[in-house]
Amino acid sequence: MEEIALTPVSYLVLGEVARHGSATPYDLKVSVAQSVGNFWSFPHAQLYKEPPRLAAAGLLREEREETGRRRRTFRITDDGRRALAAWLAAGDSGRTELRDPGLLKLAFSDLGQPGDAVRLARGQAVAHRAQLEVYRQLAALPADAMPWSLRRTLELGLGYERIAAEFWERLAADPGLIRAAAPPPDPADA
Amino acid sequence: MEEIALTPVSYLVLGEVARHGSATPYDLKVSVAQSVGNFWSFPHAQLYKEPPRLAAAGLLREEREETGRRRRTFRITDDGRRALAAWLAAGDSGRTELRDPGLLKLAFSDLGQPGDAVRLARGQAVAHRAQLEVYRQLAALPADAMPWSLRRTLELGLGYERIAAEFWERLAADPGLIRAAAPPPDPADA
DNA sequence: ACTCACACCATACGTTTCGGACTATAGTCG
DNA sequence: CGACTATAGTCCGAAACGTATGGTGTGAGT
Repeated sequence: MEEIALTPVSYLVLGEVARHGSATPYDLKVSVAQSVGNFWSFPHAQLYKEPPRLAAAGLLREEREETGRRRRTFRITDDGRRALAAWLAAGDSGRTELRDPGLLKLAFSDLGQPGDAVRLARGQAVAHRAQLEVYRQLAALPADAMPWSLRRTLELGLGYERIAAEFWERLAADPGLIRAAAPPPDPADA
Repeated sequence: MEEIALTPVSYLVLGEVARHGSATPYDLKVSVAQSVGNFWSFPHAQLYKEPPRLAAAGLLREEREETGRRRRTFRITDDGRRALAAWLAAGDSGRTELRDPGLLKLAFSDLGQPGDAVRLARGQAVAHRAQLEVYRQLAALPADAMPWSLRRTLELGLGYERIAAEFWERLAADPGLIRAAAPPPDPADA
């Protein structure tokens, strides 16, 4: 029963296991991909590493098939439930992190050709429309397909994507929003 | 002149140096913190590691003070400008990554006490209002305080924060959006 | 003029994460 | 039955993380 530090992914796993009663890492991978994975990105390999780690700390219980694929199935323990409840009850929540390559590129678009920004905007508009559609499909599912809490997050996701799609479309359509390249205020230089 | 892989942070540094003509890592740290850092998070130590790396690849030129703090000042080279231009011209842009601890917690709120979600929502509302205000201050700066491209990104940031603030406020105010805790193996749901 | 305190600036470093390549097992279809 | 595809799981070197920590300039107070 080791002491371990619990990261957001730890709670994600605890929560997901608690919700489904039991889960294999692959189950997690699949279910996370279209729910909570949309606003907490991380490599799927984590879902194979984290549960055994939580099991070692006594927060999950592990059962392993003795045959074939030797799947590992995890269930939450009372300690795990307590840890999850404590996290949920804590008001804080840490700083949110965003990494949007499109926005990054846009930020420096003044250093490129005017056409660059337009092309970027068109691409981003398509991408965000697509994601918006994904969310729409999920939101169209019957009420009992997901817990209310997950549906709420979906609503914010929908809001984000709608704003983003409109933003990039406006940018792609209105040349006035994109100006000519401005050379850096630097005379002597390589 | 080594071959190196260029990451988003590489372009961020190239762009920032190109824009200002020259910069020390600290200059970058300060200017990034209130501009592009808002949608591309990373630890500031990177800004001390990346420029020398780019210099080794011939994309930046380094000058170091011989005295006192021995500050390193970087300027972009023609190769650097070419690399930056190529990146700006490329339509793609990589997958956007989001890590929002608040949204993560909300997603699992059905496993906690009803009060948890309300408390969370209140905290998030305050945090997003604050960030919204930061953006508003930046947006109120005179037109020549930042390039048009950066202003555009600010507008999307403003949009995101407004949506988020409204979302969390609605959640905090309307108990109907938050239901009682639902035990996992329960098929009946509202 | 001195010095003390604080803000500014810079980097080192142990730990964790990244992310993709790779392997293995199960199911399916001709 | 054999070949192909989808499912499921693992590995590992490279890169990023993020904080602790230690210099350096400056100016306020005496």
